Amino acid sequence: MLAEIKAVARRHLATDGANLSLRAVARDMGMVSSALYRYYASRDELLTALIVDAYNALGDAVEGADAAVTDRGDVRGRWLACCHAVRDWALAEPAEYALIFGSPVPGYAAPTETVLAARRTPLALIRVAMDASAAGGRPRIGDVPAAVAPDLATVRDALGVELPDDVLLAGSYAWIHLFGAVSFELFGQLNNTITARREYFEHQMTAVGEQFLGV
Amino acid sequence: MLAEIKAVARRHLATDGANLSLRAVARDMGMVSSALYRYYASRDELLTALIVDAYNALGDAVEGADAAVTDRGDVRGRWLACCHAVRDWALAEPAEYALIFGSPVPGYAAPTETVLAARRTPLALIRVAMDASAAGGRPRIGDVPAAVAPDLATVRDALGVELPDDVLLAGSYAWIHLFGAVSFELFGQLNNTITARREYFEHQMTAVGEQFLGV
DNA sequence: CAGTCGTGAGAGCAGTGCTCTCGTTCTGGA
DNA sequence: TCCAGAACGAGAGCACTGCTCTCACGACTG
Repeated sequence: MLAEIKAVARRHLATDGANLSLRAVARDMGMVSSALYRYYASRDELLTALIVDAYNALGDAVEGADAAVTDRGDVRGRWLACCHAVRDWALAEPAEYALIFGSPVPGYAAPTETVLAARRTPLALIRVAMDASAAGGRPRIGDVPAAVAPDLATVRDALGVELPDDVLLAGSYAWIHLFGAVSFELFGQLNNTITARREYFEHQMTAVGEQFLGV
Repeated sequence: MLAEIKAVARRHLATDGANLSLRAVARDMGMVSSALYRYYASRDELLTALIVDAYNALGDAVEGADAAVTDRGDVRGRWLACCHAVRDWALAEPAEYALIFGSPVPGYAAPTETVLAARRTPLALIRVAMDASAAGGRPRIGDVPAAVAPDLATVRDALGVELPDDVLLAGSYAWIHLFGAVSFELFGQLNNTITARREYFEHQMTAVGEQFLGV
């Protein structure tokens, strides 16, 4: 039942965007809106469930794309595969992408249950960065600022990974650029300018991989 | 009158986020909601006015920050000044930033009147990239993909600037990374990880400037 | 057979964007 | 000075929203 509600809600999300209407979902299920409150205490709770699902779907896509690269030593290929996985998923499910990476809904605070799912994608990228580093690739960033070093230690602990400061820092930069590139395209900032979007994206992420991952 | 409505709307935007209520704005002005329709035909029209203002405010901030650098040959300093101008403005007016760079409102198509104002900030950055290129800085990106070259020609014509393909392309990458970094921070993706945000941002944009602008 | 529990329907509240009508007020020209 | 027309704001109303509350129905259990 929970799954059916989510499925219908996802369909509405895809067509109507972020302003999801509980009543419309209920109508589609041949029910009355109040009946939905048996299953989700509020609209926010439904949105949270959709957000967790979205994070996991993206995580699945990225992890799967990375794992599908048979030559594990081809770090550049793995990085690009992850990038395309993010972009392809975002293009396929733009509303769900906007839900997790778009402007936050005012008054909505992400519950802690989302953070675990949210970490999967950056974690997958960090693993690629680690392998790149282990293979001798060095990120081309300057010295790690002293003020940032403690933050990096916190992140390293939270992620439970073991890697140098500069690799971690540069990996976060790569993740940010990837997120920026996909958002830029998806949110319409590329309209009327770039048409060869896949080539544009791939070339861009290649350059990013070279600098921030050293691949 | 139009200005007063916008001012009140901006105040509401800052507190309540993107879901701007015409009725609340009217209430604040001691009027009834229908009276607002004398001045703006719809909520979307008001939002469009706010969006244009936001683009121009950001453009003012960035152009001003660039112009404030007295040593015009200090291209790296100008680049960082522009970056900080974008971030500072975004942190000061998060709702307006989200309005123009966040997930697009479903069913809202940006009118053509917005594109002119929207171009000011990337144009200011491109000017910095041009000066960097003229001073001998070369972006570290690979060969420009053939499929993207025609798009770059279009952009060059639209912007009315004269600069090599790789400089223009790398400049767009720098702009995207800047947008991504600011959005990432503003949309809460940095929460519970990075606390030294200004240092993190400056180091990051320094690395981006080195690679994509050659400064 | 009685009682409990899950389920859905319905009414209702406060809020939204938007349209329409109606009375008032201000202003420009004869 | 007068008056038509424009500008303006109020109010009612429509269809919609999230959410709460009460009530009735059916199934399962002791």
